[in-house]
Amino acid sequence: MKLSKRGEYALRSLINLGIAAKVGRSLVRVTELAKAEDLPIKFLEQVMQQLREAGFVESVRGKHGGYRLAKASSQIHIGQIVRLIDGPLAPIGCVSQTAYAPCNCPDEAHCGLRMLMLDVRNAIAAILDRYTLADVVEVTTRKMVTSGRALPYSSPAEAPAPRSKARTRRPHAHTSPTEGVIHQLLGDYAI
Amino acid sequence: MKLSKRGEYALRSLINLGIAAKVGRSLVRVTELAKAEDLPIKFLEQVMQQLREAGFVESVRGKHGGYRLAKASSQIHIGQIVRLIDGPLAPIGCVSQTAYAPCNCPDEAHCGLRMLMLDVRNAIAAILDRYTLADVVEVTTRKMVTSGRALPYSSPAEAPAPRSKARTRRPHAHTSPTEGVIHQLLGDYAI
DNA sequence: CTTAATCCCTACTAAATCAATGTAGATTAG
DNA sequence: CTAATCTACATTGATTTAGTAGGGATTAAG
Repeated sequence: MKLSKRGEYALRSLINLGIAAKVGRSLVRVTELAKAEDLPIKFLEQVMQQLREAGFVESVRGKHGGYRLAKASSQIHIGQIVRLIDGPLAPIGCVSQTAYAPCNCPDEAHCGLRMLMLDVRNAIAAILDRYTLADVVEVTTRKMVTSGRALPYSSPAEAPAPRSKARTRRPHAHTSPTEGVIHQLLGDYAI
Repeated sequence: MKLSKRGEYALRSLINLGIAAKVGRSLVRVTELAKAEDLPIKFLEQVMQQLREAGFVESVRGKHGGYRLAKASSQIHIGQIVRLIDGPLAPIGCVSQTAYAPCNCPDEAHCGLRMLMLDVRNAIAAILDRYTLADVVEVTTRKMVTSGRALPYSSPAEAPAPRSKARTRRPHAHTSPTEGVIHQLLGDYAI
């Protein structure tokens, strides 16, 4: 049930771009993104292209160029990214909602394996399609703040200082069927 | 988040062996298993070897040989099989319970991605480690019975006729955090 | 004892995927 | 003009996947 390196790098970079956006930094270079997570630059360049072509990030070329999110991080669902990079969430094609393919079992209706894998698919999708980049960024930055470390991408020049940002997220109060770590952390208002 | 063909074949074959066991058939040949699901024989032989070496099935050699489950199907958890064939359930190594490997992120404690993937891992494991081969067999055979089709492996010679088998499964009453299709079907007592 | 059916074992391979790397071009700021 | 940056495309090496091939060992039955 692996996430590819490509997918991991994409998500890590998007999280970094999300932090940058939150902190008022308008552009981040690939080299910065690569250094921040220790990723191979040329490989990451490819990944960023893919994210740009899919409309998740936009770029500015030339000197002082870089990447930024193309939409609000709350509009980018993790499932979208994983599907883009790694394909369907479903363990087998015959339970995929976005890329169904019949399996070779004689009769899908009697296939217990299929039903089990449908449950798995739904469990995965329930998480990855529920949470957004904003959620992951929130958890990451909150953790950083509580442990007293400065957020990266504190804009050196052009930033209007991160205004303390009135709560924008829905509260995740009793809204969740899958109550995992992320849910707990987002619910924890005592920063 | 793919399950490999190898893994799929292993599970399909185990389900067939589970049905065979339930129906009183003591041995099933690889060729039968392959034909039942239309799988490549020689490839399936390899898979069966792997299942045997891991102790999930046992074999009888020679003419009239074949395979059977090495333990009760209720003692075989799906997660065990998937881990055996396809490796850890976790999408990334740093959230694996059975094969942890550090990721290259600077600090795991501040890694929102890691927490999200931990939730995914837990969601997958909650299903695959909860349900057993017996559950999947139960769902499969029940579906077959309700739609009036005969169960395969009706033993031609050596079987003592499937006694109607007093309910052996725990009822899955309010025991489940992940209530998916399988849970619903197992809870449905009106066969 | 011979034969046929079966599992057991090892090796091989073709194709796909993964994870990069390399080279050169286009664009922009200064 | 030059340096910094994204863009595009080609190539590569390693690994994994999904098989195929060929025989060897064991057993039942005649």
